[in-house]
Amino acid sequence: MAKGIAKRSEDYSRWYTDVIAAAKLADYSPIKGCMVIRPNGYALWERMQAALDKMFKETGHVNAYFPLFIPESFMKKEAEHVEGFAPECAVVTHGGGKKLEEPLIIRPTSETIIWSMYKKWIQSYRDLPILINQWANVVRWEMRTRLFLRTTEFLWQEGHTAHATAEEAEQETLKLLDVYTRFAKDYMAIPVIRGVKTEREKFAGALRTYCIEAMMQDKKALQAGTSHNLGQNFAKAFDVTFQDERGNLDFVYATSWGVSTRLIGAIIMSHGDDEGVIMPPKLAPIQVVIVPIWKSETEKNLILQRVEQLSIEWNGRFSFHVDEREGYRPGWKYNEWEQYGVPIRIEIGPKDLEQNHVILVRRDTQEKQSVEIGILTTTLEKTLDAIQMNLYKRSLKFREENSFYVDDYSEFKKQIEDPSGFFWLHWCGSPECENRLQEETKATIRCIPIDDNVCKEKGRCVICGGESNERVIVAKAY
RNA sequence: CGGGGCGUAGCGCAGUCCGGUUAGCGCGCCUGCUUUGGGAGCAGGAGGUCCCGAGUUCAAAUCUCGGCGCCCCGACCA
Repeated sequence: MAKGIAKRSEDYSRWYTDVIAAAKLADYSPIKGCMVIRPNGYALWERMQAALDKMFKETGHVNAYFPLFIPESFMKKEAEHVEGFAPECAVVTHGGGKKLEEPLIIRPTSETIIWSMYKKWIQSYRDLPILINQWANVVRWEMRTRLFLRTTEFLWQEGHTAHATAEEAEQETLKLLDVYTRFAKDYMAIPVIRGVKTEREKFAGALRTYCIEAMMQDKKALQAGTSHNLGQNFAKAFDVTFQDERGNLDFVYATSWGVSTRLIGAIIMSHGDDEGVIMPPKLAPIQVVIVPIWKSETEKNLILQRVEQLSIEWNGRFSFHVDEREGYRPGWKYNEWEQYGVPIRIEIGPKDLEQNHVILVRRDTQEKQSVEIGILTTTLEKTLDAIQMNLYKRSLKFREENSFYVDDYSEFKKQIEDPSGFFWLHWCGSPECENRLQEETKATIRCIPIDDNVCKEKGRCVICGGESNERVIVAKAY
């Protein structure tokens, strides 16, 4: 049925790129490693931005914009930070036809330029907290790229906050992790596991990195968002101090947090099927598409008129599109909208008008049902909710079916290859064991789960047999 | 950066080994007619620096040399 889309079971990565092409979400650009986000993809991103932006504002944040260019010397001020990012930085050496005195780095992230400004803005505890977010593009020179998941340039939001106390910074870090968790669940319909990154996997320059991890349909893990407690690292690097109520001078505490267009990849790989992408209703640019069916001009007018009447009460309740195009047959349209992932399709033709009903087709289950026109609007609303819920439940079930507790290393080595999935393992906490794990299995410790996901219990490190107090999640990752 | 594959119409490809008509096919596109409830049919038509450069030759998409680009798989990463 789906022309030009590889089957997930046969070639998952091919399926992924096929689906993006079929849905017209993105295209390869003439620049290596960079993609063009096409209108269908950008419309989705705009919906995501709108929802996230609202959540940021509700938690007290404001938007601002900082420059694309960062003086090279700024990047070098925080030791771990520069080490982490240097290999993937793009550097501008010339401008205005002349060699620059100091090379400019195209931001891979904005901590340094922002903290250079915070230094100017912060003197007293009265200036704190600063809760700024920015929507921007960043560049990280990647060796291997994949549409949405890893491209040289990508779009994201990065929050950068400044606080008077360590506790407040930690609270902020967790608060945003919570925002991301809710966004993943309520909007993207993706269940995530919340956790802390290991020393090795944390953000370069952070004290501690929290993350949300999601399982894709190929059972690999995708980091879907990160929130960093930066402690006083950047304040020290940029000498940002403030006076507290008692006149004592201290360095400012910082956080940063971000999600990117990578989340579009997460949506594709969490919900898509062999026919194409499936947009979660809460984020779908078009939630309902109407395909009118006619044979004659008279019929066409009649049907479109009826659709017009029906849709009056839809305005403001959900987004819809009437596909009136001539020259395409209904079947062709069905397929196109399926590939675009529109959650609900309504078919309405002469037979339906006679019987005063329409055909409603769910994208997630492919289920067809006949709906009386009198209850159509409420049915549509209910069905959109049901699809949103079903996508989430389906993903959660999939993750649970592919998560395993394993206590034997050789058993793990076997199972990570087949069936693969998320493995809850005991780990002693040593970097040596962590490195060995990756070298020998290509899998990594995705996170040490926290709160509702936590699994505190005594055990023995699967690698060295050392003591362990909790299980960590190990998986192959994107 | 290592391994593999590829570059010919908008897309996907054949032709290249073994040089030789006007470079072809499928999809898409344009026009017209018939169609329209799961990717329509017929007829006509438009569209090419055969990745670039140099060389060999009477003659190069095809052979030789050099370059460039892209995709896939690994090491690094949101």
